[in-house]
Amino acid sequence: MTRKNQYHHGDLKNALIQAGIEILSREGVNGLSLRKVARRAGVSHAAPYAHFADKQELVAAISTEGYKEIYERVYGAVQRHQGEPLRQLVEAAWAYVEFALNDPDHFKITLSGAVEKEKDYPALVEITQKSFNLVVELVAAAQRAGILRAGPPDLMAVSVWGLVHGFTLLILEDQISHTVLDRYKLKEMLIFSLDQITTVDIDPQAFI
Amino acid sequence: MTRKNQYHHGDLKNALIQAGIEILSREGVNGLSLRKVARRAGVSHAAPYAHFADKQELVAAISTEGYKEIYERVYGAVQRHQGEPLRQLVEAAWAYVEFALNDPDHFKITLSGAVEKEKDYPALVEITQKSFNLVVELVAAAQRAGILRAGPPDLMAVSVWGLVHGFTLLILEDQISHTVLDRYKLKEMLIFSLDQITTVDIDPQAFI
DNA sequence: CTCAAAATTTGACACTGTCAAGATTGTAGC
DNA sequence: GCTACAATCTTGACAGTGTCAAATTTTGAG
Repeated sequence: MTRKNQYHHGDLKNALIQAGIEILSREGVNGLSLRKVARRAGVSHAAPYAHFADKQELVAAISTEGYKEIYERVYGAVQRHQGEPLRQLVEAAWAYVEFALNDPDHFKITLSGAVEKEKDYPALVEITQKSFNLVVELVAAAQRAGILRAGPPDLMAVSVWGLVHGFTLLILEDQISHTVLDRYKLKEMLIFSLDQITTVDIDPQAFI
Repeated sequence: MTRKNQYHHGDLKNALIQAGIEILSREGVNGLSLRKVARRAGVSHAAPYAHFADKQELVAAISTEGYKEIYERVYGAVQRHQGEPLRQLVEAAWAYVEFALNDPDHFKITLSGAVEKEKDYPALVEITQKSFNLVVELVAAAQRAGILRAGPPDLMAVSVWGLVHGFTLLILEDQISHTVLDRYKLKEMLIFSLDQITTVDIDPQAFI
């Protein structure tokens, strides 16, 4: 049986990642410590060092997991609305925002580059590029449909992703004046933002 | 003489904030510790507690300082191009990006909501709102000039700020594929993004 | 000059990331 | 089966951290 490593714990590496994600959503970024992760996984405080060189590497793994979930959510939205480029754009963006709202600290640690640039974590780099390519495809389809203006799709992808990412962060970090927030629903606001960048007028009612 | 507090150190509170900002740009977010800040200011490890209730409060003060500098840079750009709404928009956005590039970790700690939402820090809240209002004015002026579409200026401000903020973070966090980065200058890319949201076509050459 | 308040130091505590040394376990080769 | 070896995990230690209580020093008001 070529099962996964079944030494003492079974599959400690993933258990640690999972424990980290749980602590993250329960206690926030400041509550995340290697020792607490180990405790929650039921191993001694130095056990993680058999699987991660240091804390950064655990964080990188947690980030990778976060990226994967974002990718799946966004990809799901794209698949669900095949042939409707506008709807694809709106729902993909909304999926992104929804993940951030569901698990703010996991989202933050994933996208806020807590990972040092010096070392590179191959799995993280891979899913990062895969995600960017997804956006590029999404954007290219929208361009073909005349919903976004012409231009280099990768540059356009930066614009669209930037818009959505910035919107998400401003909401998450409570940077938006509450007099604004009280008057609009989040998805309405997101659509309003997307509306600025598209060539067609979006009817918010069609998406809420 | 109603000079500032001239007890032992003189003006320790600001010295600590300054020391924190320096450590931040030298050693990054992970290198920032209360004790190191105290050491750099030449006081004992618990001295900061006379001026800050806890580390969060120091971070909040550093964030406030960061926000002030961003405000001044952006406000300066707005003043420098009075009567040229498009130029105002572009240069204000570029000022934002430039601060982030100059002092990435100060920018991150300022905008990445390291501050807990529970407690509120009045000075931070004030400069946050002041900054948002500046964007609203900037956007309203652009709308009057027909450069941005009509619509609630505060909503439009969220869109514009979101676009610029997202762009900045994606650059900062190295989230943009390098094959894209190599082909374009940053200001070019920023203008391309802004171009998507404006009603008029922007000539990048006019700004570089 | 006195004295209380403000500012700072000293010492302690629990917690953290990390490493070295040892103990335990599974696996491969015989 | 046995033996070696590598992977996995524990134990113990170290310096550094945030925070607090107590003692100390300094300041300015009366």
